[in-house]
Amino acid sequence: MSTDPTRERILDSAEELFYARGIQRVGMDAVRDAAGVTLRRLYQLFPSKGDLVEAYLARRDARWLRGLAAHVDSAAHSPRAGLLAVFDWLEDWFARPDFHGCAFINSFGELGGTSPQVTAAARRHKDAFHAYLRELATAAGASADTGTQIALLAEGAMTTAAISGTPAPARQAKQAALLLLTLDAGGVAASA
Amino acid sequence: MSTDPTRERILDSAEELFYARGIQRVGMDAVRDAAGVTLRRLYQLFPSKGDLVEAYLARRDARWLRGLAAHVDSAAHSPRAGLLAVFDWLEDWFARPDFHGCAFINSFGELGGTSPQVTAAARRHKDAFHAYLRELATAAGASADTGTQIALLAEGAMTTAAISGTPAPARQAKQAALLLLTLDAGGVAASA
DNA sequence: AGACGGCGAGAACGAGCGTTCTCACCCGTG
DNA sequence: CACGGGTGAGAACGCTCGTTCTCGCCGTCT
Repeated sequence: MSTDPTRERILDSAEELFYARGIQRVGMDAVRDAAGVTLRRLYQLFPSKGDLVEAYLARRDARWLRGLAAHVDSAAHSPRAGLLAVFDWLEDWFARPDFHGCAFINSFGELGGTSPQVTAAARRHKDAFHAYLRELATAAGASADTGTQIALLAEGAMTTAAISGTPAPARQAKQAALLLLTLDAGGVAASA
Repeated sequence: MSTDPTRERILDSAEELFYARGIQRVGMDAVRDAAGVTLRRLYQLFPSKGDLVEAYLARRDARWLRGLAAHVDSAAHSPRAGLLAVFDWLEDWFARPDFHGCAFINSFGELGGTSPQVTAAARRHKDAFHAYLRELATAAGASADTGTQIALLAEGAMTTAAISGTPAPARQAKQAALLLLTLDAGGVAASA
């Protein structure tokens, strides 16, 4: 039921198009063509473009955070290493040829002024991301404030990487995060 | 000639509308109404909407950086204090009722995927901002890398303040910048 | 005075797009 | 076999919007 293949195919196409071109520059016709589905079926599953956008953002939110957490879990022997691994994951993302910035920052920039739904979706996504980094920070023996500051570095790296077109900001942000973490949580020692 | 009052009035209206609602959701008719000018005159001064958008971004870039530098110059007895004053200026900006994020990040999110002109304008603006922070950092006795990292904090604060709707990220970023600066440029020694 | 060039106001045009409708067709059921 | 409901393909509708055109008016130069 939650895995209706047609629905997923539509969302795959919508995600690719919305993310690459922006939401407003992608018509329902383009989604229909890309998904190889009829317009009637598209509107049966998503009664309006707003619904499709909401579903796109909801799925991307879940997928993005799941991917990040999976990388952190697999690459990290400690919360401290996990927090730093966030930036390696970001760097991989930034270096992908289809990388075009954070979909939520982009959507907010595009529709934040006129769509409360998009604003709310962006806020939820960023809240969850920042809360996750605060958790990692406190688990690593640092304060929640340090987690917030590291989140700001991650956000800045996303926008800077997108606009400049290089993945380098990930390493700069990681370096700064390492310093902040070391300053707050002490050396590599887990002794607190 | 660079201060044609009609041209300035049009740009004032365009800036207010583009910034508040997004570029694509503002028609030339809305600009005409807000500027109290005829459509013919509008097209005489800006032959296409793309030209108007470019002029909007160019003027905002200059004004924003000039405002920042003026605040830094007036509030700072030292380069170190100037670098930190950047975040006070950001906080004032974030707290303004019409604050809606960085116009360049928003424009990039809206049109970065389809408009090379907008992408280039955003890149120029961010390059200039980051270069300015690197200058301040090196003048304060820190490395250019520290300036870059502080720029990432500033960028992250902008997007987070915009999406969350609070000016608090400015203070968090300032706190982190202070730590990075102190770590790199030594203690309060420089600020005699 | 009379022709003329530029101007204001707004209509008009053409394209894009969100959404709905038409119509021919195929299906399982009585 | 007749039939009603759902489907695919695409046209159609109504709106927005970038851009241009029309028309009536006014100041100017000769």
